[in-house]
Amino acid sequence: MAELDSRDAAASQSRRGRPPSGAREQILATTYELLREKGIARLKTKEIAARAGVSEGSIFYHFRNREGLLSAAFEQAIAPLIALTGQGVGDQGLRETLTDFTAAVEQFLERAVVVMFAAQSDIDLRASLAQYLRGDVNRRPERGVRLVGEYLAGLQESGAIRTGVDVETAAFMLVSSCLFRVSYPWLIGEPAAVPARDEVVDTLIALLES
Amino acid sequence: MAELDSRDAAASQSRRGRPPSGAREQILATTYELLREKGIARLKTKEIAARAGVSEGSIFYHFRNREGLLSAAFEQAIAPLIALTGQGVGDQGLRETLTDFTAAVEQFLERAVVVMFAAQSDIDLRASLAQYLRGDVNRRPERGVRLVGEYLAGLQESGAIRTGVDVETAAFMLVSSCLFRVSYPWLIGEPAAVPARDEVVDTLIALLES
DNA sequence: GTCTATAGGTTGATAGAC
DNA sequence: GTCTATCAACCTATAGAC
Repeated sequence: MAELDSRDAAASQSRRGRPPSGAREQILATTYELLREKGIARLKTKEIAARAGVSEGSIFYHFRNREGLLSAAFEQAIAPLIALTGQGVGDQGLRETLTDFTAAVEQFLERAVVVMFAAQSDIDLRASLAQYLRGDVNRRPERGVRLVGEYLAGLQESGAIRTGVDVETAAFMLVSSCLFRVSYPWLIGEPAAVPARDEVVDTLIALLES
Repeated sequence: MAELDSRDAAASQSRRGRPPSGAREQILATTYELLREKGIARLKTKEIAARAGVSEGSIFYHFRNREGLLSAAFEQAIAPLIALTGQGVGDQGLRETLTDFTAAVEQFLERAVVVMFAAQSDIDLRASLAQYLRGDVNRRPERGVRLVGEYLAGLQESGAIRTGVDVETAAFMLVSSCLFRVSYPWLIGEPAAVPARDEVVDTLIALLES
């Protein structure tokens, strides 16, 4: 499980305010970890506290209640999305650009689907996550699609991609394939038996060029 | 909400065995309904009983426990998948065939994502659903992909589709787009702001023919 | 901020009559 | 098969000391 800790950085950055003891971060990291392992229905504050090495009361001190804890954990897992969509896609040639982008999308989804799925278990969490995602353009799912679509549109203008192809739709299929591939193991409990990233990129390039 | 009831049919088909009173079916239908509305975390046997118009004890008589009830409800929502994959895809011309197929996939997913998501809330339910899906080839997600892939491969052999295109991957992108489109409203709480089915089909055809 | 101890409120599940 | 009544377990959340 990747480390979420920004403790060290935060501690050296600012000397004002309470020095973080790390309990809050530890609780969040453990929450995500257990969420992934057992699912939200088995996520008990008691166990979070035990594994995080804090008291149960500490959880409620930091997050008020269970829902507050979950929302915080959700946000922390979704936040990296901004880094992906905030800046446009680079350009290192069509194939490498698409490959890198899809890899980044999948890396994000690898963490995100855990909370996306978990949020569906409760109408309030569902609404809460939905509102959070709607709140920033860079958090909307279509954002990534548009980014790639615009990149492709640029190539289309410059003649590198043939005209007449709906580049936005092509981008949509690309991102869609990432979601399918990442979701697959959660549903089936086995590695995804679907075409790899490269195959999708290659096939899409065959569509765009040719 | 679509009716799941097969009461009448079952009653007239067989005169042997206990005549179904409909309680079991009613409980299942209500379970799915509440699952969709409020999420699995808010799904209480008490409320199911109330809305289904039966006693709480009746639920445990029919399904042993909560998990049994959920598994049964899951299966009922996933079962229609067989109808989709059991028979191959027809052939009414490329465009119409793909359009019809994607429509059918989405119609299925419209119901299925509810239980697919819900199952992720608990490691046992997750494993249980995964096992169920793995149990029959026609329930595996790659099955639909293969079906379309084979259909396209046939057209490729007959020359209707240009060679050199990875038809399996094309099929994968098609199905992927359905998952994305259907999942979108659950995540964002708004209608999907992504390319429509027809646009995907058209774009894909541009790839395959040309 | 963090801990311990505890209470309050739910909820799944059972027993037994009909 | 269905109901009513009841329970035992569990889990979130709070109070108060340190």
